[in-house]
Amino acid sequence: MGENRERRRARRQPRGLLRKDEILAAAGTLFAEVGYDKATTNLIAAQAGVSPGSLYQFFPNKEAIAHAYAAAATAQLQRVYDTILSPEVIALPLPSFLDVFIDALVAFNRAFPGYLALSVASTISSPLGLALADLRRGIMGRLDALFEARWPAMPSKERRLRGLVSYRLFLALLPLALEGPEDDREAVVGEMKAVLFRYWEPSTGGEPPADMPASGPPAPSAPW
Amino acid sequence: MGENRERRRARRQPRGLLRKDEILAAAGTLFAEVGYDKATTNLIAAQAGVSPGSLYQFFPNKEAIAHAYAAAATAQLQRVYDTILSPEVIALPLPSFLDVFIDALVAFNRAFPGYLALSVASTISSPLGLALADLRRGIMGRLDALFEARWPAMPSKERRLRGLVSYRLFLALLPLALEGPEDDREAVVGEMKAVLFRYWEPSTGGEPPADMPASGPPAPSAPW
Amino acid sequence: MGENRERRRARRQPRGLLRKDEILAAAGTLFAEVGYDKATTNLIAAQAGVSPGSLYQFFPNKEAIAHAYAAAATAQLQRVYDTILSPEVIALPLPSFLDVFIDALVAFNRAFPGYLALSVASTISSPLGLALADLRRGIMGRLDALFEARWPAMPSKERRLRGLVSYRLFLALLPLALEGPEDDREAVVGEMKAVLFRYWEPSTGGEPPADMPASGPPAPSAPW
Amino acid sequence: MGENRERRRARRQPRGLLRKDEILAAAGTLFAEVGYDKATTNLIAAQAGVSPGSLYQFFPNKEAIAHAYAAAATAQLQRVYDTILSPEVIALPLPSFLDVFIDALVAFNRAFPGYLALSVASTISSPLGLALADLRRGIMGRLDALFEARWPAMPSKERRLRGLVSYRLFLALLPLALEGPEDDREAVVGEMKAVLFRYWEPSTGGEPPADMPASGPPAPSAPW
DNA sequence: CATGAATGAGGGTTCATTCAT
DNA sequence: GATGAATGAACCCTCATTCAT
Repeated sequence: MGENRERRRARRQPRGLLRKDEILAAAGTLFAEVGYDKATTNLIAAQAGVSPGSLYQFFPNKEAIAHAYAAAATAQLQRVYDTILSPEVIALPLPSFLDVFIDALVAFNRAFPGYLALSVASTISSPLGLALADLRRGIMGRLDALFEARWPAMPSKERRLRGLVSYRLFLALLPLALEGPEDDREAVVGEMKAVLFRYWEPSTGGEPPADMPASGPPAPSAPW
Repeated sequence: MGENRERRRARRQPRGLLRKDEILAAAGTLFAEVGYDKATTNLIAAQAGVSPGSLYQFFPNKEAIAHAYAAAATAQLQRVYDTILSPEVIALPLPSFLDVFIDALVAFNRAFPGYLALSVASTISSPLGLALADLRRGIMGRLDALFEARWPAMPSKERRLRGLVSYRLFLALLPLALEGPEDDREAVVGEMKAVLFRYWEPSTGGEPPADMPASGPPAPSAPW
Repeated sequence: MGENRERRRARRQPRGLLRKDEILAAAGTLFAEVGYDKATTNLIAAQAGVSPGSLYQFFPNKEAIAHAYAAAATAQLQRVYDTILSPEVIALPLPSFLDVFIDALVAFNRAFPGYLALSVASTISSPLGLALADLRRGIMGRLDALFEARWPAMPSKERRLRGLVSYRLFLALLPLALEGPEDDREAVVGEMKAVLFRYWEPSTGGEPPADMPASGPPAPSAPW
Repeated sequence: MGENRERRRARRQPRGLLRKDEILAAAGTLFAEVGYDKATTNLIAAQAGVSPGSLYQFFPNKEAIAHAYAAAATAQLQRVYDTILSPEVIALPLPSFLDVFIDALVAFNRAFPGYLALSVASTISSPLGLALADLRRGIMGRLDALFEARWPAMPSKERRLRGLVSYRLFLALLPLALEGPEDDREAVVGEMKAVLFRYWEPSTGGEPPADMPASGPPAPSAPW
């Protein structure tokens, strides 16, 4: 029987995802399109091409779907971070680092479209209970580690605040970076990098990331 | 008798308006705490200390409550902008301007805690949805005018992008500035100012707003 | 106090009806216009120019209003019957009798517009409980007496059936006789008389009531 | 497996349709018993032996239930008319024709007990309301055609009036023909035929329909 | 395991009725 | 008595969840 399952998995993998993953993919798409609350279980089941009842063979309830989706996203994010936060990347100049960092995160969010919806849902209220708190905690920890690696002298309290703020800033611009015409999306990604670069490195007037738009106007003649 | 009725009405009218305001306040609190959708009319009524049916003596339906709340908020916001965007304030150095600007907007959002939730709520049906879109457009227009006054040389397209991005950044940090311990909230307000200051004036190393925390760590020895 | 009430009644009567009667009149109008169910107590109160609470000073509940209205109508109907069913009228030839009878009943229904609505409401279901059964019973008794006077040889069972059927026929055409252009209404009243005349006097080919239209076409050449 | 699904669907489809019919039957019964407005969805569901939510698997809302019921009734009525109004039946002597006509319509209304309630219901909102108006118009058209076939010399205006009046008369007696002890119902059906026969053929003293009771009393000695 | 009809608690809303003023 | 804001049960409908097949 175990062998049977193995074989089935082996056969299924090529022509698609496993049932569970199909459901999660459907859920992610719907979370992104209509939000967590409006993504009814029937809608998710239909999108996944299964019956409503089948959902509950894999997940005990709707929140568990979100939880599993968040977990899958977190796992993937883990892999992204493993790449991004390698010593070599961390050692890059900040503009280059941001290029890599932001591009990777935007790409990740394109692959997990529901991640943003869940994050924002939990921003407003707490429909998913602790599931998303976990998710956020994981991300915050990563950012914290990143900051520690980059700015070892920074006090931990401040580091945490900056991490939280940075996370929010990123989320704030992410929707603009995922929808709309390609040109606009690229411009927004540039602004994301600019915002974070300037937020992280306030005292330098140095080069922004390569594809960062020259967003600063000539400084007005403010005397300060 | 006519006089009697007059007096009674005089005493009643305020009571009716008071109730209306109580309901709106309750709604605002709940919008902020659980979001528009989860703020059930029964919940709002309970929070306002009235029965479910009483709501409908003042508002024809749930959406109308949100609408009235948004309208009251918008009216107040208008007044805030009238103060903030006076020629004298606009002429202030950017740090001082941001002090006034952000403090006023944060205070406004503290007074109208549900305003943010409504601004973000995507699941509101068309009539109110459109009203909120208008409202957003109004804010964007204000920001655009502000930028134009401050940086007349900036191309309008860029100005609009920056306005949109700034609006999003502000919204993203706002929840952090409204909840949690007082110390943390203040710290976040400082970060808000820092983020916008640096985003708006990237090429100056000048003084950040007065109460802005020294959020920049000593620049790491990045060569750029 | 009793004297006081007397005086008030005396003073009020000239410029309108008593409060109770005003409410009943309002109820009757609304019963006719929107039906018993849709005539909300608030609507009745508003139409009567009193507050919702005042209604309940005169009537214990909505059904009691209908009951009282029906009672008032019945009392008036009683008076109508007292006139109609006088020996002289009963002795009239049937066409003349029907002229008097139908015209009086149509006039009565014009004065008590809600009577029909209540009668029909109770035709469909029994929202008013026994109130309207009483009303119907009273009418049926009258019709029965009428038939007995006119056709003393008719068995009582048949008499009752004919009374019931006649009552229904009358009600069926009444709405048409009360609304629409004057010409149409008159035509309908004519048809009412024709229907009843022919139903009551099947074996005579004699004169229909004076204003009865010549509704019968030349008999087709049916051989029977 | 495909075969399996085929078979299962084959078994299921009827079940779904069965449920739909059960719900419609329950609705029809309740429409007849308490009227459209008082026939709550919970009541209909209970009568059909299902849960409130189940109704909505088959019908989008309460009005749709009435609509479907009316549609089913109309379809059946159409078939009834196709039979009744065949040239052979129309050519029958009036008493025989009325036998067929009334018996068929009464049988139809026994099979669709809610049809009458819907026809009379004035409180139904527009979409269904209009559908029912159409339906009434259809019936009136049928009656008009019937009269034209039978009495070609009759002016069209009078024909329409007689159609309308006849329709009302029929509806007025129908409840009596559907409820109560069997004997009474039969007697009422007899009266229906008598009423219409005499209304339609006033100048003939010929035979009434076969089972028509000898409802006319010996003519009183009225000289006209 | 899959199915999808069935469930029923809960949401927004109405309205007959009550009660503090 | 009069007022009208307040009440809350009940309506129509949705949707997360269950279960017979």
